Amino acid sequence: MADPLESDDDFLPPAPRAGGIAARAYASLASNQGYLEGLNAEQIEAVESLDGPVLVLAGAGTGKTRVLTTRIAHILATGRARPGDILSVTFTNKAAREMRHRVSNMVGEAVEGMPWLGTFHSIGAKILRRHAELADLKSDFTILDTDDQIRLIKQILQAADIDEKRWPARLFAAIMDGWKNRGLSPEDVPGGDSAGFADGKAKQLYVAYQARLKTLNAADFGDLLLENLRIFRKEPDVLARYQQRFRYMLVDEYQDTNVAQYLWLRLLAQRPTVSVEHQRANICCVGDDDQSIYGWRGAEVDNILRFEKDFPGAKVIRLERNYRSTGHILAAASHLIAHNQGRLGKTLRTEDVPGEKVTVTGAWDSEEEARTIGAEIEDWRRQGHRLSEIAILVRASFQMREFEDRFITLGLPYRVVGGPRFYERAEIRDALAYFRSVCSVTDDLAFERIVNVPKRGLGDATVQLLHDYSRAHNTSLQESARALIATEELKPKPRATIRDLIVSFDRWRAQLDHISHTELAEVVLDESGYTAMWQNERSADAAGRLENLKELVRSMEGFENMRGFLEHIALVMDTEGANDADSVYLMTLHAAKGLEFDTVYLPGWEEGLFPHQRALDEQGRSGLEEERRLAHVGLTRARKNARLFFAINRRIHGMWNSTVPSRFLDELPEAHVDVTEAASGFAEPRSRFDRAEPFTGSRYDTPGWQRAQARANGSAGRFVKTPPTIEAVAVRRSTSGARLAVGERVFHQKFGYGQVREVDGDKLTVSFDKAGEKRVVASFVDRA
DNA sequence: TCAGAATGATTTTTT
DNA sequence: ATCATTCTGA
Repeated sequence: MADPLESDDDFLPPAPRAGGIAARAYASLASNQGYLEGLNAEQIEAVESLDGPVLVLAGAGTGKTRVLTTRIAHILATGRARPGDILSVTFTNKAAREMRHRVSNMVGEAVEGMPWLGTFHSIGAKILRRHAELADLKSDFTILDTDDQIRLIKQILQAADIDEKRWPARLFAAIMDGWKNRGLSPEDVPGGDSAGFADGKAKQLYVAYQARLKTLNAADFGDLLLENLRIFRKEPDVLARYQQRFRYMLVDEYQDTNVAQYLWLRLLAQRPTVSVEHQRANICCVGDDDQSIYGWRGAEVDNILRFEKDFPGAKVIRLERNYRSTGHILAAASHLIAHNQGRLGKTLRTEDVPGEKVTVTGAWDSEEEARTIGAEIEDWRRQGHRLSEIAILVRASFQMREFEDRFITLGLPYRVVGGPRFYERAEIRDALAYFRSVCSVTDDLAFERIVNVPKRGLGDATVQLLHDYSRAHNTSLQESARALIATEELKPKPRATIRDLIVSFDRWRAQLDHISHTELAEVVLDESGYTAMWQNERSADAAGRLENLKELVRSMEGFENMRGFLEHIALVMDTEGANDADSVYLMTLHAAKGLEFDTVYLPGWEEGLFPHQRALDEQGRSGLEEERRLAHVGLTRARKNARLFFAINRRIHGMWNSTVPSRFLDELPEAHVDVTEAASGFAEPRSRFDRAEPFTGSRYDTPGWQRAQARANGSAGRFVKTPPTIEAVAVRRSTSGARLAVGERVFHQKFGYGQVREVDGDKLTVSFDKAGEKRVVASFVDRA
């Protein structure tokens, strides 16, 4: 077999060719002179510092993407490298797409030839496919997504006779993910790390899982990088080729890299050559330590903090000029983030007008919060503002619900960003499983998924039989099925059903090369009865699911054939659905990174929710700092208006709890913040929590901060049971500790009058005259 | 084998 | 409260 490196077009010798891509790019740029125009001095420096390692610390809104794309254009324009010599990695497909788009705008068609611009995973997959045999895989290995992974783990756990109740597959998936994120192959896992799961069996389970992946000819997301690392270490020749190939490396969002990604980059950036000019890699990492918000999934802020040590002689360039937000917003964000220790330190500044102050508004409860924000947005709309310039950024997705409810009643169009991904939906995954089963007889996970979808009467017993046969004969499930229908092993009914199914698959497979893949997709979905299954389902979302299936088939059009479609789908299948309608954005703070809006609403700034209790409990100070960075990200999304909210009462898991305003509110600079009232005149006397609003600047002696401290030091209980606070005392009025008894008449601020039905510690079940039966906290009702 | 009942968990999310 | 998953009985 030919050496995959040599046999590939991307690895042509790097000699410049007249009329080649680089030359064309250069010509296009020369005529389109001045791609540096409009950049400030630091940005230009970042673009032009091509030799040796460079770290660009790019604060929010400082033109980070612009620098990256211009830098690529500059490398091409100066003829330093051809598009195929540049490695350019991002985290998300969206970012990669954006970058590709912007570079091609700058350079013309030339970037069509940038084969190494992509996500860590897509590039890892590309490299792994070239050297699959070095990882005991075939080059057409399947990429398992989380869903497949979990199902596979369940099988492994079952085989190892491990109680899934006590040791959930999800937990093991997370543990293994953690290892892979840290670049640990089974043999590297420290013994101690194994202890936390299934009585120390974790490590051997990891071994079993990896072995199973190999037999399935599959890799999970973590493997895409981990196997790269193994190959690079095992085969210095292979590594050396890539090191030579990637003359220039660019990394986006460097603060989000995990250990595996870091090691991957470091290996590729190593320059073992003796020649001085080649000793330092031309690697340019762009990031912002203040926007590192993915520590919980393995990102190592340390990577960026350590950059200068890792790459001696690295040039560090700070982009501090913010082009997005007005003065007050920027000041508030900067002041807030300054409370973090362990940062590289940047001072964002703007030449923009001061603009509107950041506002903080207290609401009685989360419903009032939603009502107020809804009303305000209606105002914006009435004033002629576009809804798509408004975003609501929440800490946790459960907060979205109330906003959705409110928007539906108001008739305000909104769109949720993030949420369940298109390809994660059951109907899409089912359809894909069908396609995978057609294309690959050996894709057991796919076959198993749809063998009884729609219901065919093939239950666990039958599937188990197939599995047993597969194990005994070392065959795939489909092959086993084929063998078993020739025997008497199966009862007549399932036997006939399986035979029909196998016949169908044979028929579809025969059509693979004869009809278009989109046609085949429709045929498969129809003849399998899958479409009919949803048509017969009367539930509300059935129509939407059918619509999704159509969308899926439509999205296949852009691919050569079914296999080509499937190969890409695991890595790059996100829907940027055409959303033309002018609508309010609703998303989590995490999903908002990298976006910007004129007006940003930030509800739920309460202790326990934001900062989230769990981040505090599990990560301590670093957890708090990450939450603060999240707050910083939220604020810096806003161009003109940032509106913060907190609610005194919030329902958590169906129960009303009192809350304490977030310590982050106390950390805002008073001079840049206005405290306002909830605008949705729900007649609650405002005085009650006026006093609860201690905006005395960013000192650490404010009541709110002390409360927060007291809480942090005290009980580990989450949300509930705050020590008596000023506003809570004010709110409680007359109950003053007296225990309520069943049958008493009570009054609740929110639900009105009612009768106590049950007492359970500090929780009451009250039958309210108007609102019906509710569980409430005792301190929130008064004796009527 | 399947539907309905009980059980349990519930931050953030990409690939 | 709500949702998803697992269990149990027909």
